[in-house]
Amino acid sequence: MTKYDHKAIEKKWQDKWEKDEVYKASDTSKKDKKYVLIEFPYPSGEGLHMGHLRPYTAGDVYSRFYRMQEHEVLYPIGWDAFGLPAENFALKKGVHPKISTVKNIENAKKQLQSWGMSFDWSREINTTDPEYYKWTQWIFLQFFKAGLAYEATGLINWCPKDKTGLANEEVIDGCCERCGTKVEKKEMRQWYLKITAYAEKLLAGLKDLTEWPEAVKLQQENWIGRSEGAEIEFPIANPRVKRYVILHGRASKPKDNSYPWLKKELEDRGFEVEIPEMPNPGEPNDLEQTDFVEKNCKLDESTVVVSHSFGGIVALRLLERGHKVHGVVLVSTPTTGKFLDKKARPTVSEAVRRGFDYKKIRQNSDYFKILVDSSDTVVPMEDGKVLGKNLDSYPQTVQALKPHFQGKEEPAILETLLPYMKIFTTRPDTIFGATYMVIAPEHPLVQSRMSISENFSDIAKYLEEVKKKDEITRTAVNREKTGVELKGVKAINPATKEEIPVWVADYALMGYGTGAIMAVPAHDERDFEFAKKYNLPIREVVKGGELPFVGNGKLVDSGEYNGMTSEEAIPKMAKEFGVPKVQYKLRDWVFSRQRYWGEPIPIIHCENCGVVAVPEKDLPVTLPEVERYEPTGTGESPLAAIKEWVNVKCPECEGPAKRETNTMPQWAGSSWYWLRYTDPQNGKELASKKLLKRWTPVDVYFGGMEHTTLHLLYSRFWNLFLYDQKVVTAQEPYMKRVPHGIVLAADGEKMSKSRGNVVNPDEIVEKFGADVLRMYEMFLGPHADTVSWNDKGIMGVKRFLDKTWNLGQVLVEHQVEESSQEVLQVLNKTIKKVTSDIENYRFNTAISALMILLNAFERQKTNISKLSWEDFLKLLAPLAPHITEELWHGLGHEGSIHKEAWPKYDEKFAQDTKVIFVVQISGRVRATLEMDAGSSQEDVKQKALADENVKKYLTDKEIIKEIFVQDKLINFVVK
RNA sequence: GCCGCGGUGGCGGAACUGGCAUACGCGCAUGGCUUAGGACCAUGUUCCGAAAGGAUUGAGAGUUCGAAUCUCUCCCGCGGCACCA
Repeated sequence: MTKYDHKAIEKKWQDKWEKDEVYKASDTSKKDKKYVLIEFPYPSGEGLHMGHLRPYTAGDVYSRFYRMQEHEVLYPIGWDAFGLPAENFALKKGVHPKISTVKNIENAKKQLQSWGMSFDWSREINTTDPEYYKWTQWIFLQFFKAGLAYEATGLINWCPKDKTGLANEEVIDGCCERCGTKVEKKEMRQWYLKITAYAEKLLAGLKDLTEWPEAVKLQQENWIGRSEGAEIEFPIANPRVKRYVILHGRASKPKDNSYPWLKKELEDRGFEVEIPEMPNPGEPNDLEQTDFVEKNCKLDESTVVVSHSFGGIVALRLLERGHKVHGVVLVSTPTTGKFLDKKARPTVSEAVRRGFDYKKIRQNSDYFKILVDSSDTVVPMEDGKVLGKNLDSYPQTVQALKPHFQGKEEPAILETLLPYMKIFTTRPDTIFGATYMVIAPEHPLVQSRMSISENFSDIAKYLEEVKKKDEITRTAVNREKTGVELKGVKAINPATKEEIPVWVADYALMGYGTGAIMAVPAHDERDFEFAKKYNLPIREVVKGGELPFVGNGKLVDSGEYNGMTSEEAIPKMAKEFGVPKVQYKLRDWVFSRQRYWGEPIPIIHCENCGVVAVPEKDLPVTLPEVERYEPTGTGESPLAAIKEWVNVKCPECEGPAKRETNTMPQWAGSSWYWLRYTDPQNGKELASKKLLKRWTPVDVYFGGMEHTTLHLLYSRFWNLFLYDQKVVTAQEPYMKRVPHGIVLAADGEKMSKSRGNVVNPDEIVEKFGADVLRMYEMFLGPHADTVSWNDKGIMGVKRFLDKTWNLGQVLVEHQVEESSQEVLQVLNKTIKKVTSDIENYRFNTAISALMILLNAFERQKTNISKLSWEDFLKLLAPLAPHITEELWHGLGHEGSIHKEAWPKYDEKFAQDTKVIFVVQISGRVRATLEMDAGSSQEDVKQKALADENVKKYLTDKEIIKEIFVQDKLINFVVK
């Protein structure tokens, strides 16, 4: 008997399969399609490991099974090859990432083939191929055009080791997801993808994904973090202000623009309002108008002067002349005499030319507020900056409803005049219990209110302290809360009309909601803790339990709402005091990286035109060759150093411009790759509609839990967007998600080089062969469970395949025409079980069923027909493709076993003819009976009562009840 | 703290909608074959007990003729989120 030579046989068939293109997916066949996907690997220098093998084998078994079930199966593979390791390797060894990537891919491909994976290699893709990332960039441009890719400066997560910014999703426990380094906060200009615009769709889509595991859906749901509540404005009181004087601009009158609206809003709140009608508005003279205001208006320390455009010059002149006021609000004030519309306004320019005595002006008002419109068409933003510098104030940039603040209503102005804190709460029913306010240290209001608070230095000190803390210590749960009161600043509770104190405390987070909260210490644990520490009033407004009671109950001390339940009151009070609002925890996706080895972001910055998209015809923007890959660490990508690449002509005005030098994150290429597999060579579109329709959505996606709120969320986002853009045909990308457990080392620890417990799959293949490795990997435990590798355990599978081989040698020669009844019965049951097990990803039990079948075969060696043996080989083929192919050919077949039809079972044999009956007496097993299947209750009862042991237990007892389960059991309940 | 998943022999794990708990495999034991073997074959292997018999699915209660499976309370382990208002 020949021994099974796994090395020679496995190699032989791998070569043959490749040559014959056995696993190529046809775009045109009439069979039902099945798109099976695995997460394509990153080709690292270390090669592929056990973590890859598990899902890939599962996908492979599943694919092979469906090919035999008459499906056209697409099981593709590619390389997610951008990313830091290749770049870090380049840094260390000086090898260009392109070169090391090619080498690593070659090696990984060899590994995959040695594992007998049935991928369709003709569709192999590589995210670093310009023909591929051309489309990654193209998709980015679609986001940009839709306003969903934007640039902003903000505090982002920064990994000091990888020297790059990170997305929220890439920060695990305050550490970098890649390297584990503590993440810092850094203020940077970054590209963002507006994933928050899709929060609702991402959430709603989950409901349709009925074949996704609940755990995966829940995790995404929690990550998106939807909560319903209300946004409520708390006015900030300033008792020193009694009156407003509004100075209109050039070519304007008190009834123009938003003045009437403003006047009414202010008067409604009990303020005195004056809007003098200025002389000669068409050709305004600042000195003449200043004289006019001096004569006609009352200006004192309870007055706030509000000015629009030219009126600002008049306002400044008034202070220059020594008028003391409480505050000055300057809206779109011209200070340079230059205008965006290039029109000449000689009287304005002349007024500006006279200059201002800013020192004097500064002394005559407690504060200056400078409002700048980002969409202004007249006064350049530059003018606001000049003003800010001279008045020691930060210009506040907002977008006016109509350019140059010319709308009939301009809420931004009102907001400046009547500062208020906007808060978000899920419990508007507790508003009567809001006894103080908390704002985050980064809140803009802190900056603007600090100057008028009485304890400026305390606050400044606190802000310094907060700045020093890193994110982890700041958000640690059990940390004692700290804060400082903004003394002299009071908010007004819109429900009770009481003035309540305002605190700056870092338990309010700028990143969520509005960065400010109403604190209800009686009904919020955090507020309770804070109130206790700082002796703030605690007022119970919902009855229900011990304070802080946070649940639902009956309202008390809440005016007309007394007696209502929280549930009833929440929607009503949300509407009365604010507006209902939905909040998400999801943040926009920080999409730029300050590294070399990634897709260049296809954007050009022009001095005149601003941010301009690279025209689609110029794609791809290829990565240039560089000498040095070092990240600069300053927040600039290494690309910035390549002048010839960076400096370009603006595609719009042809003026001098610069390329965006940040690259895309690792997740970009994988956010759409499954689409490309359907049409990998297409040069005109990312994939044709026809082929997308043929193959997508993916039917089954095998992958890890660790990608749930990363790749899986990102790629759903991209797909939903591309669906809205009518680029793809399926709304959701993956119909079914099958997660797998981690493979731990024998010691129950994670496999790692430093622990020295790594099991290298290639060594196992060398020693036992791919079939043994694949089967053992599947046999370790349920596919979704974490399992531990066991060196000894693998021998069980090896013995099974050895026995299969040996029996195969015997069965080539002596066979019977018809298998015995026992063989047929076990075989048919096994077909049934293996079929449903593979359909349901229960590979471990499928294997044990095959073991049982083989054991039966060994007992019945001489009673096995050729057909029965062939059925066994077919059942085993998806799991052990090589040995079964060899045995199949040994039986004289020409074609591949993997193209054979899956065995069908005969229900007649799959069912037992004899069944074992359990005889219970009051629920305890007292005997077992062998009966014909389908025996009647009466027959079973007769036989049971005849049993000696049963008789023994029935003596002196009365049967009061009889329970009969067909083919299973009979139970006598006795007294 | 919140959310989710799980706890079955010495070990990995079976048990479909409540119906013989411990399939299959590892390990172990005994015997055989063998110069030898992480080889092969046979038998046994949840625990207590010589046996009859009894106990047993993290602990405790409940529903039921009958519970690993359903309900409640608690304990332990794993994963996710984490001052999210």
